[in-house]
Amino acid sequence: MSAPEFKLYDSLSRTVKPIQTVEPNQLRFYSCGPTVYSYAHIGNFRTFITSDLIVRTAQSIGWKVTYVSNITDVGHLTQDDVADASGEDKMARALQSKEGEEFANVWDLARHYADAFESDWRHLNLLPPSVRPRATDHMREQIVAVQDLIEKGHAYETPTGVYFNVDSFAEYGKLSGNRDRESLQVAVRDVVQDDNKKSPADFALWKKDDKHLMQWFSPWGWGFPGWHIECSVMAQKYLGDTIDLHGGGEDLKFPHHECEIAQSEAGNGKPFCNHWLHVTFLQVEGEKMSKSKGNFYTARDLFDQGFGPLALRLALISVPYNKPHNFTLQTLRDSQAHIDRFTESLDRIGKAGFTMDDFPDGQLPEGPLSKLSEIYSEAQAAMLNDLNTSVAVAKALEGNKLILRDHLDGKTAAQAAWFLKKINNLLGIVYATFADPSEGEEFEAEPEINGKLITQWIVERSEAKAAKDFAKADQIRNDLAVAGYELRDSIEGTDWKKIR
RNA sequence: GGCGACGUACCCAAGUGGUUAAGGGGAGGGACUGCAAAUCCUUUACGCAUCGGUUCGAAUCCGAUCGUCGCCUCCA
Repeated sequence: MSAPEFKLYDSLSRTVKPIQTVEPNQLRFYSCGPTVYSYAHIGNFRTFITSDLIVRTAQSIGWKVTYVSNITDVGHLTQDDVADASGEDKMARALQSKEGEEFANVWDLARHYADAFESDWRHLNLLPPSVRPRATDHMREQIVAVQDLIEKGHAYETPTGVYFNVDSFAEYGKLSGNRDRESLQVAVRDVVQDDNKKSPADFALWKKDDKHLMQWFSPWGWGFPGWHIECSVMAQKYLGDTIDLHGGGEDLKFPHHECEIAQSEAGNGKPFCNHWLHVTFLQVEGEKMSKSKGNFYTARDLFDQGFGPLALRLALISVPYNKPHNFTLQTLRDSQAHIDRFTESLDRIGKAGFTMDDFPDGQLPEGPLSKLSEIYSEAQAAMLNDLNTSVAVAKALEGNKLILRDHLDGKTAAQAAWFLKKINNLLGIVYATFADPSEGEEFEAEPEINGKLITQWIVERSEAKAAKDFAKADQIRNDLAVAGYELRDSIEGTDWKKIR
């Protein structure tokens, strides 16, 4: 039996091809993280969940994964045509905004949003990265890398900073297709207009600015690093000169990743990365989501509306990462219903007295649930084929349907648990693994409606039913529904559930 | 201007040359229920934007046309 292939679209070669790791069964993966100047929105998480699914899929075929996902906590320019680097940067702007007033300085602001980000990350069942480096913790390495590029003739100093000489790297533009140097000057982020630059397309490696809110001392005086150098440096530090896979949002393809390639390959003469992944931007309710329009949801916005993190996660992966995805609240409601059905299965397994570990991996289910093994394999195969999450999710639901159909006696309950655990390891949509219950979602106290606890109402309704007073029983049920709680009758009694 | 994606049922969506076009939502019918809800069973595309072409055979390949959208600027 040949080793399974993990096929993924590669933005550089523009083909779907198997990931070829430098070391067999060992994936070195760098995924660009957020700049922490605000709460992360659901579009950010489409990208991070995609990275998470890559790690899970690779692990499912036995690969070891070194997964680096950084946090950018240095502000970078918002207006790249500002001649001097004293123009606003993202984090400084955030500090001056209404939300920013509560922070003493940019460092506090960065810490707050980074903590919030990591909390959202756990709630969304995202695997912890092997390393989560921060740009500010790697200032020395960045400065050394810039010096190195100067020594090798790929960078030069001007009165405003240090720039990468694009003409010294013939391959510049190979990822994005932006080969035309002249047209770059109008459309390039992080390009500073400076008459001393050798080419308008040259981008900043270091910006001189002794007024900047975050500044460090360098051989070129006080200032701060260019945006792209941090990723080149941290990728090399934690993953080596040549990495197997590098990913991020589609906006990062150019200039960010293009510049990373130039810096890294010019610096050490080795291929920087063998496989590039870019996640297509999310649409919301049929429209482009953007911060400037203000029509975006943060993850916590939706949690506050009562949607579970797993429902959000499922909604975000219901369409493959490289296809346009119009996120709607309807999709989110559908997803919540699916999650609730997984929860239903877990409850039944629990009631049958089983845990997730009662069926030894390595054995295959038999009897009424014997198809679960095949269904899992199909889900895994879909993921190995360029992360076809639509099919993988369909398989997960198909398996869950079989489970809900079964009476779950001892043997099948254990098999059902096996399937749900395998699916959760692959897709992370069945149950929460990382969220600390004490954090965020507080345990809900039993609700009180019209002065009585809900269980008291349930008892009263049962008594009314026993006395054939159905008008009263229905009245109670209606009142609770208006208050937002749904009743579920079963042989064991009546349960209640919050309506979303 | 450069690069790219998509057009499949009421809605989301799979499908990458070959049996009856996955799956989900919604809607209809049924079981259960005092009636509901939840759950289960069941029905729901003779057709895949349009027009040509290649082929024994195409939603799937090629060409043209129409339409929608994204990135390149803040943003993953």
